[in-house]
Amino acid sequence: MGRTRQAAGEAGKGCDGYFSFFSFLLYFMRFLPGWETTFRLPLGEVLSIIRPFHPRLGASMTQKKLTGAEIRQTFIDFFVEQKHTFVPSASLVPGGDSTLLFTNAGMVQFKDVFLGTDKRPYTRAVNSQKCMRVAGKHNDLEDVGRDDFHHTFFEMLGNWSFGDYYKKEAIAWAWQLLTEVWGLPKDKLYATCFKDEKGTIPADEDAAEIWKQQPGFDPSHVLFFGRKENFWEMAETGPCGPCSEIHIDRGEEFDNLAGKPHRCGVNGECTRFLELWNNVFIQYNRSGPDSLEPLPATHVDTGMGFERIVSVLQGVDSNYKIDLFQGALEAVRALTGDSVEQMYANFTPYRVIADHARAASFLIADGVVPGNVGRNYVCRMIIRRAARFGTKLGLREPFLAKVGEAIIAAYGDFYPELEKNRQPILDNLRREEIRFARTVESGTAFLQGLLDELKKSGQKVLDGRKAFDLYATYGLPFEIARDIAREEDLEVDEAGFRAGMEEHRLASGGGKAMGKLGGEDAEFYAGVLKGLQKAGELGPEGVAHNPYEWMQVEAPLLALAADGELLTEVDAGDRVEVLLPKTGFYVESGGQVSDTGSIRAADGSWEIEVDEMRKPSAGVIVHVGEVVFGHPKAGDPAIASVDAARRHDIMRNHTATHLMHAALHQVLGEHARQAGSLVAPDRLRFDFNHPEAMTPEQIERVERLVNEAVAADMLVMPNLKAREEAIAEGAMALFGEKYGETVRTITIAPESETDRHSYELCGGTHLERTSDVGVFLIVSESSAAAGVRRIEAVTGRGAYELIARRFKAIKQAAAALKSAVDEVPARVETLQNELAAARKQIAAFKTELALSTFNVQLSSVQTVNGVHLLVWEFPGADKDTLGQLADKFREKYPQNGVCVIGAVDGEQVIVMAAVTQDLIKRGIRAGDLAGHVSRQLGAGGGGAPHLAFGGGKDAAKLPAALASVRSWLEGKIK
RNA sequence: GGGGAUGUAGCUCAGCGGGAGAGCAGCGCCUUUGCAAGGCGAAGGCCACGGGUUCGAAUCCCGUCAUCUCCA
Repeated sequence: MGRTRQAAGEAGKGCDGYFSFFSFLLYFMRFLPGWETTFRLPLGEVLSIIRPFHPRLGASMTQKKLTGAEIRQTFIDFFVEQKHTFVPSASLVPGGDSTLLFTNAGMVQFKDVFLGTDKRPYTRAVNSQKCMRVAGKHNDLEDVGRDDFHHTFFEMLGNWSFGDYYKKEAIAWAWQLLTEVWGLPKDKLYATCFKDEKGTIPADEDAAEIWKQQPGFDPSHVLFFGRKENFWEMAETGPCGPCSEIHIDRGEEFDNLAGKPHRCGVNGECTRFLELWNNVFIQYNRSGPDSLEPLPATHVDTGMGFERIVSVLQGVDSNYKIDLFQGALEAVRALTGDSVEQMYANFTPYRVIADHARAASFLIADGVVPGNVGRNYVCRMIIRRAARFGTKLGLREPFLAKVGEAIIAAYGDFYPELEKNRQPILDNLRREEIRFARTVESGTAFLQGLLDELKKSGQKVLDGRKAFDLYATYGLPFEIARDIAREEDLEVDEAGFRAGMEEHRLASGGGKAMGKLGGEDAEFYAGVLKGLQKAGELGPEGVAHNPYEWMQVEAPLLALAADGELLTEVDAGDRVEVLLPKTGFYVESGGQVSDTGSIRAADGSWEIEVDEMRKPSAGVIVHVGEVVFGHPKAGDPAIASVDAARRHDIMRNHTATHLMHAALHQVLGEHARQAGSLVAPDRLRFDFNHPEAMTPEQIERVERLVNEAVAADMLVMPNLKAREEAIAEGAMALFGEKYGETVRTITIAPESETDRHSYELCGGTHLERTSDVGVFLIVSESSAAAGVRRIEAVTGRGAYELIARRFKAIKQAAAALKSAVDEVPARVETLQNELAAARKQIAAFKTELALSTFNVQLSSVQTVNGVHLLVWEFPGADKDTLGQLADKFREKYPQNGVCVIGAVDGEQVIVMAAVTQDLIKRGIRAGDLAGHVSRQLGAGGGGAPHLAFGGGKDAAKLPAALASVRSWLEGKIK
């Protein structure tokens, strides 16, 4: 436990903490006999005693206290000493689990171990897991920061037993760590155990008994609770069991409901009693609502909220007052100029900002950048909410990057991904704040319009639905809308807003984005595997798999199955799942698609075409396909062959993907990390983080760099090594991927591994030399999500096809242009310019011609009751020309003029009517006139009073229609 | 995945069934000038793309794409 007892002389480093050893001492003194009567102080006074020793208030601090980092480390060290393997925190993005938005508990990365579909080289594990809880009944984003205990992001300390130790050890260690290592007072700790209120599941007397045996444990502190508190289930079915929680009584001064009637006790309502640690004992498998079966192997899964235990050990009344948050809070305080007292008096915005800046920093470090879908959207909302609370503190300029710096400083040592991604974190925070400011600005403009209308109508309350529309459409949050309204002495109807939100939620809920859950037949195949292992047909590792070397294997059909049933024989046309003792077929992983191929009888009597590969359970790989001919029977000797040409195309695309990843880093920077990948035979698709569209030059450079790497004929070398080692060497690991302890790395290098061109963790199949890629061509660069760009590219055969097709097109173009291929672009440009000029000229000529003809026509103007009337049919005139003629007419007859011109342009008949301003006042409108004429042509017409158009398809009726203008006018003038 | 909004001159936008506009920037000329500026003029547009409705679509309808935004 050397780390916990740091020498006084080293206290300088400890100064980033908030509370001194003195406060630590004070806290525990409270548990001493007689404390309550002799030295009882409310928290505020305790703080005032402590404050002189606060490092930032100037007092020298020479004494030692336990920092958050040290608490985390003592936990890990303690269990490592008990032969646990330290497993680093998994990414916040759960690998291979589409049902989960974020890793939300320590056991997420071990879920498959409990389910039996994954195996680990260790049976005891300890870690501190990064978790996010942003939605659900326990945590609504809007509530985080309003109290002292909720977080979006938090750490979960945990120790695990996979079929190894059980209750006895787990409880003893928990007790030892809490009381001996961390020194918590034994008489203040309580343990809860399970007792079924329905009486159908046996009570956990074992755990209760073990608790009573712990040294110094008060036997009366064992309490029993029912299913809600003390029975843990992963899902409707699957592993489950009773759990035992450890609670602490912090004393009356932590009772936030003191004086009010409430349930004050373990699992009560106030904050005096806190749950510290949950130990889950997995001993059953639930196969239905009423059926529990004992598991052959029992497991332990524990979880202790890190921030909470730190707050208890540091003796503070808020998770946000632990040392790890102080840097972030200070960063905000430096900007607002608040004193510590002022900050505590208005703590909510500070808490929100500290929490959200931390969550966003960790998210971005794990590749979740602000965006408008899925996880990225959550990241955006968190940043925007922090920014919103910043404005409550008067912070107008982007400020979160400063808080992010503090977070990186506090957590970077234990979570190196923060330090490694410093720049992307700070950039993304800042960029998102700016983006938010922009949407708020435009939303505010719309809101102002609504408020002005409201004031005009003399009302005081803005319709909540309108406010919601503003939110849904322009992203203007309710609170901001309300604040702005209040500045003008107006209100926003909140109930209406909520109603609008609810409607919107229902309207949007229709499209479920749930992937298929999978795992339905996990149990079936686990059973099949066990049977085959028992019969000696499969080894302990299950199906042997080597997609790197075995393009063709000879083996008997171990099992045939369909719809979760074993079959002995199948017929042509049947869809069937085939289990072989070994296979070289690649199973989709890391973006590379599964292999296809065939399984044939050794004697040629039947064949199955394989089009899908599955891994339903640990150690089981099945080929899925259709029987082409014959009657395959279980046990038949067979030959399984991967479609080699297709596989080769895939390998070209996979190696090219690595080369492109490296080229993107070179051209765009380190932030351009993989965010998704598809490696198919005909193309590759690669998503990566990048805030803006690539320029054509950048795309060209990437393409060129990849082709240069291809031409350099570099070696592609796979290697197996320990994950830690590979990562320490700088191998690129991907987020959302699950890696075992031993990983496969792919090095692309000219000669030796020391001069690497590319180095990634990758389980995919690759070429031996880069030159085998052939040609690499980028087909498109587009947006996949905000902040994520997508490149599609082709190689080898696909690239040849593309080149051939493009080349043919350009040759045809060159031939048509009667120019050399290289001169096509220049030639096209010249032609375009010439065409534009010619068009302009033609238009000018047409107008000129029309005007000169029209000039002649102007002499034939009739006079109807003193009004100048020109009715004319002008073949071939278009609309533009007619408009100009109208101008010409009004130039000549600025008053008392009516002009109607009909034109036949192809099949189209156009009628234009123009009237001078003075006649409009007398009720003669061009629109009416155009309508009158057009109706006779079987169509409508209309327009402005001074100029209108109409038309029709029947040219033969035009003369008669035009002739009717005179009488129409006579009727109007009277 | 679903709902809403927006794509018009280099930029910011107006127009929202009848002849494509404004401000700013850029260009030319003029005036003025310590700096700033002012005046005049010309240029600049497949009104995102593809269908449809209509005599007529930037404008209405449908689809596609892109951007913004909300809900999952």
